[in-house]
Amino acid sequence: MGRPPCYDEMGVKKGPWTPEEDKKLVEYIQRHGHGSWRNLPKNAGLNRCGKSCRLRWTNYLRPDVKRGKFSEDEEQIIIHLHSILGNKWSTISRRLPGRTDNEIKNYWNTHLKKKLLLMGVDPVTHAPRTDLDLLALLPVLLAAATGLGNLGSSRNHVRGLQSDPVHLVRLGVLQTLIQAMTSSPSNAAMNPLGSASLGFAQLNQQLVGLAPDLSAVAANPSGSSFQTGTKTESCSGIAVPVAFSSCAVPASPSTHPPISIPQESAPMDSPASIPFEDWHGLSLGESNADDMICWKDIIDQICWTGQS
DNA sequence: AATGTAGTCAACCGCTGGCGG
DNA sequence: TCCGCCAGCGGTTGACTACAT
Repeated sequence: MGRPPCYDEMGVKKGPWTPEEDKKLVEYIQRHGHGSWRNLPKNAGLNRCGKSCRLRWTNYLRPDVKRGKFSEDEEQIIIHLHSILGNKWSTISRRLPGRTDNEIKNYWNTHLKKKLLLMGVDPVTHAPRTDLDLLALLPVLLAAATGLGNLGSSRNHVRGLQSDPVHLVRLGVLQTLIQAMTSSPSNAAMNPLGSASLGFAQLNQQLVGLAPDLSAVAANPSGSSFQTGTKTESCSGIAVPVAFSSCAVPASPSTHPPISIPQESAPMDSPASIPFEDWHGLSLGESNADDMICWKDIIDQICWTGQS
């Protein structure tokens, strides 16, 4: 079964663990504790290096390791903590009992990263994406919206969206994107839409009309009313996910705010924490029909009013 | 049914920082 | 202060699996 065991130059076994090896390791640790990992393999009769034993125990054999799918709550905690801590997987894992740093790291790389990308959030900076990847996402969004056919948009419906924080945030993202496309010379140069950016400038104007609160932010990205570093933003009294409210100036990967790590002891509902219920509604990838209708309505509305 | 491709995740590798001599 | 040892951490790899063609 499976691949054959491989050995390093010292004759120490590498690769997947067998049930026999697992049994030896578990029995030894239950009886003696792990003590020095370096000496453990010899004492336990394992032909492995101590590092490998430690990894196997902490990531797989430890009795308190919780296995199986991550819950919504866990996802939200991971996203939130990652927005504060960056790739400090072990620190994040301490806030999630039963989850290992390795498991969280894998889950982030395989699931959550993509999820955030689809939400228009840079998974590194947790800021709205204004790069070309996001530009590539726009046609997907538009296509998804148009794919639903004519659903009879109404101005009232669109106006109603203005009172919905989730949609306001979405408008903000779209607006930020469009501003990036129309205002930045470098982006304009790279803009695959070419002269269409003129039309996007108009689109932006329409968005300003649809989401006046956000337009104020967009006009002042460095944001006196939006404290970009402190994550205590609100949008007309509405709690806004920090990634969006920090508007338009994504930090570089190395610019995660320096964390004084007693953050660990910071309560989850501290000012830095985000009401993550709001995030669910932001996912473009999992949008339900209603979401699509709203977006189509918005886009229809923009197109119609833009033409008139 | 066979093959190709993408996704998942256990395990490894190399680096870093803490600690003791 | 320097040096070596060690545990822990984060990035990466690659075997395995599921799904698509």
